Amino acid sequence: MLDAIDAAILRELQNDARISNKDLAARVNVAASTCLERVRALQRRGVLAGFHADADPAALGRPLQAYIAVRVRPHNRDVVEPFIRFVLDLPETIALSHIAGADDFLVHVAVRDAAHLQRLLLDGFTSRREVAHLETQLIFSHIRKWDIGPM
Amino acid sequence: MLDAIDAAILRELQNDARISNKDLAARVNVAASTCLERVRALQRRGVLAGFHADADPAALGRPLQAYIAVRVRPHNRDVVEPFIRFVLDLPETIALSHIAGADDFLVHVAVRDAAHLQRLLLDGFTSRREVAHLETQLIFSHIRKWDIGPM
DNA sequence: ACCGGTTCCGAATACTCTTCGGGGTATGGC
DNA sequence: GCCATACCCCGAAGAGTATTCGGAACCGGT
Repeated sequence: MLDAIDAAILRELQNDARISNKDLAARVNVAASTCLERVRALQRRGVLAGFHADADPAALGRPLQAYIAVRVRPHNRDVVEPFIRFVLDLPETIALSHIAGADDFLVHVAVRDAAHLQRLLLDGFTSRREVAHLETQLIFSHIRKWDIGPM
Repeated sequence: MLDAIDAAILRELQNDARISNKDLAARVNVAASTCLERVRALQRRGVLAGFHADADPAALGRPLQAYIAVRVRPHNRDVVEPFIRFVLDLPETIALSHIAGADDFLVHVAVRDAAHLQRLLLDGFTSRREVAHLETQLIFSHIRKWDIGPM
């Protein structure tokens, strides 16, 4: 399903999405035209879902990150879907997970400082009727692995 | 610190890191040469930390994701640093957060299936002496916002 | 108005992307 | 063995893009 060349292409593009096709081809040892077609095939197949610049939240004035675990009651579609939309529309939100367990959602946010986080929690979350419980954990450091490979 | 053009460049590149410089320039209404220089300045300043292809874990045979909350005892440098290296070397790991609270780390993993997750937990984590407590939460869905802006 | 510093632009060259025809190579039928 | 099919790969070349650089425009201070 994914041969050695595809895996190498994936690795290189996860490492640097702006590498030129020519350089990419040289790195994985195929002709540029072949490489281009393989990249497009990976996109068509959905293996390559997109290419994104990685901006540093700290450099954008948001040096503090946190996870907010949220319990939403009642936990049904009519309540959950607007809540998801609300969270994704918050500029503070970086990522949102819908999870199984005591908590229902884990929201990853980046904020200016502790006061900003407090305002977000009080005005943004606890003021909503469906939010039954909140638990916030500060993030000291967050490391994302860019090169995830096939298993 | 970040004018409207920089913000627009950031937005476009977070949306599609492989856009050509010419198209990017057209979108943000500056000359191509200006645009190129601004992108490089953003990289120099560390605002643009990198460009990464986004691979779909499910398409790579890892449709199941989970958070693993870990308590590491004793929580000191000599124990924590090897643990971090261990987690980052796991092919299953997508991201690792060092957090404040009852738990010390939150590990985001993508695995093949429940059996794979179980093996990872038992053989990878609980077999390590410093791992004092584990709590695993399955992820139903994970949405990452690509366009984080300045505040 | 003048200066210094900065930012922006456009033209030109060097380089890259992309298409497409053609040629290998593996597979399976006979 | 021999052919047909399908697949993948390659190189050449025109179209398109990146990058550099000199000069123009702007801005704030005096």
